[in-house]
Amino acid sequence: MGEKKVRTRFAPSPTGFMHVGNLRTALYEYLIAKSLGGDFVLRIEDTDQERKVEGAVDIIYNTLNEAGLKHDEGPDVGGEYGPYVQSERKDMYIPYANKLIESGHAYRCFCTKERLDGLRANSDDPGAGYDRHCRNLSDEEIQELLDKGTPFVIRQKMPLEGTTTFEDAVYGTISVDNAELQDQILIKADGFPTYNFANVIDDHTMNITHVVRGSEYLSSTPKYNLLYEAFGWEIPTYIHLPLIMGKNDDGSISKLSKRHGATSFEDLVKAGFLPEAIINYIALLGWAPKDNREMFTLAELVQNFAIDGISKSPAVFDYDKLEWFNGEYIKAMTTEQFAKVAMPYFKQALGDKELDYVKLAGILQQRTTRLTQIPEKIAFFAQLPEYEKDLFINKKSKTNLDNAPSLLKAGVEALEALAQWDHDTIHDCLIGLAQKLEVKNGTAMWPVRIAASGMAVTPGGAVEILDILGREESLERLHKGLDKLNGNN
RNA sequence: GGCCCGGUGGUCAAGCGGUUAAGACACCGCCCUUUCACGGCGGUAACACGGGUUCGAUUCCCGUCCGGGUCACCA
Repeated sequence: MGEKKVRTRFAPSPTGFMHVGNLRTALYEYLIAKSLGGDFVLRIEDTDQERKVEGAVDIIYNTLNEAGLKHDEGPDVGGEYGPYVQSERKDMYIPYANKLIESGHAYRCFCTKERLDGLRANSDDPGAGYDRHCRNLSDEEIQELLDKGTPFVIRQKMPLEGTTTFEDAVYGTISVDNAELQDQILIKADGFPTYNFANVIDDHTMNITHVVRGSEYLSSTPKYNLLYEAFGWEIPTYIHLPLIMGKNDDGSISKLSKRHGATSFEDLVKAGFLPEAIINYIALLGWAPKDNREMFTLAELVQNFAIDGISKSPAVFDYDKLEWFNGEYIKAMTTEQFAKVAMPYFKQALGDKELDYVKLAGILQQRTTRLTQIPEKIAFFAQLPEYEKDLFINKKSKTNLDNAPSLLKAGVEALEALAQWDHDTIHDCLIGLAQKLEVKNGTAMWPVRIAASGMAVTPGGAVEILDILGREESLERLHKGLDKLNGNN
C-alpha cells in the first residue's frame, strides 16, 4: 500500500493577464508536486460568466509554457479527471448541492439582490452580512416559491455555535468561531457554482491532495472544511502562501496589484526581464532553502524545495533585486545566446545598419541588467549624436580642451596608418601611442572614444567602439571631432 | 468595526533558549581600469514595545502597538 500520489492544482480564472502573485502560486504548486513525485494539474475557473475575457486562457498557457511550469493534466493536454474547465463541469455541481440540502447542510434562498443590498445599506456594521432570512422557510413556503418559479440560490447552512479548526502546513492550527461564518452562496441564480463551492467539489473529484493558495483564503478555509465534513470527504493538506506585497507611492504597503506598476508576467517580460530570472526571484519570495543559495534553475528548485521552508510573513516585491537576478542570468549566458535574446533590441536601435552583432553583444553583456536598456546604450552606433566640446574634458583621464586637439590628432594619424582594422591592432596602436607620447593610456583613449561615440558613457571603450564601427566610419567621426575641437564646426 | 494572520537592517532572509545576530539586493567608500559597468575588498544599518517563564530570551507565554488579509450571486 503506497502513499497516495501527490496532486496539486493551479486554478486560475481567465482574467486576461497573469499576475506575479498567481504565477508564484503556480510555481509553488508545481514545485510541491514535482518535489514529491506528484502531478501538477491545470484547471480553469471560469464560473463567473460576466467576467469572461477573450484569449485569456491562451495567456495562461503561454505564461506557464514560458515559465517552464509544465502541467501533467489540463484542458489542452487532457487527463483522466476532465473536463478541466469549470464551465464544462457545470452540471456536476447542482446534484452535490442538492445532496447538501437533503442532509440539512444547505438551503434555498429566494431573497432578491435588492433585498440583500438593502440589508447592507441599512446596517452600520461594515461586516453585516446575510440575515439568514430563508434559512428556516417551511416546506410549504418553499414549495410555493418554487411553484411560482421564483429564482433562488443555494446557501451553505453554517453551524450557529462551536468552532471549526483546521491544520495548515505553514500557519499551523487555526480556529474560527462558527458564528463568524456567513451562510455563503454555493450555487448562484444562474446555476453556476461559486468559486468556493466549485473548488471543493473539483478538488475532491480530481483527487487533489495538497491545496496550495494565497493566504487571503486562510479565513475562508473553515467554510471549505465544513463542506468536506458535510460530504464526509477526506480533507486535503492545506498550504497557504504568504502574500506578495507592493509598495505604494506614499510608502505604505498593500497586496501587489496593478497600481504597483508592472505586475504581470507579460509586463515583466516586456520590461526586459528573462523568464528564468523572474521564476528564480519569485521562488525566493516566501521561501528560502536550508543553505544560503540564491541561484536556482527550475530543475534545481524542484530538487531543493521543501514545504517547511515556506515563510509566514508577507514579502514585498523588490524590482531592484529582480533586476540583479536578471543581470546575473544575462551574464551567465554565452555571448551567442545573449546576442539572440538581444537581437530585437539591436534592431530597434540600429534599424538596417549591419554591425557585428556578436561583438556588440560582447561589450553589452556585462553591463545589461534589463534587455530594454540596450537600445539607448547603442543608439550612437547608428548615428553620431550631437555633443558638446566639453565632453573632451575629463579630470581623471587628464584631458582638457588644451591637450585634446593634439591628442586626438595624433590618434587619427596613427590609426590612419594602420594596415589592418581589428581589435588587437587598434588596441596596440593606441597603447603604443600613449607610450610614445608618455601619457596614461586613458589620456590617449579618452578623446578618441568621445569623438567616436559622442557619449560620455558607452558600452565598451575606444578600442571596441572603433572595431565595431569599422575603419571608414571611425575615421570620419574622429575627423569630425577634430574639427569640433579646432573650432571649424 | 468583527474575525484571521504576521512583526529580525530600506527590501528579501537565516536563526528555532546561550551566536561577535549569517547571507543577498540596495546604499556608501577603496582598489582594478581606455569612460561606464563588471570584478575584488571594506563599511553604514535590524531582533516593535511592556510584562512574565527561565540561570539565561530574537527564539516560549500574555498584553499593547504596528502591518496585512478577510467579511460579494468575484475569484
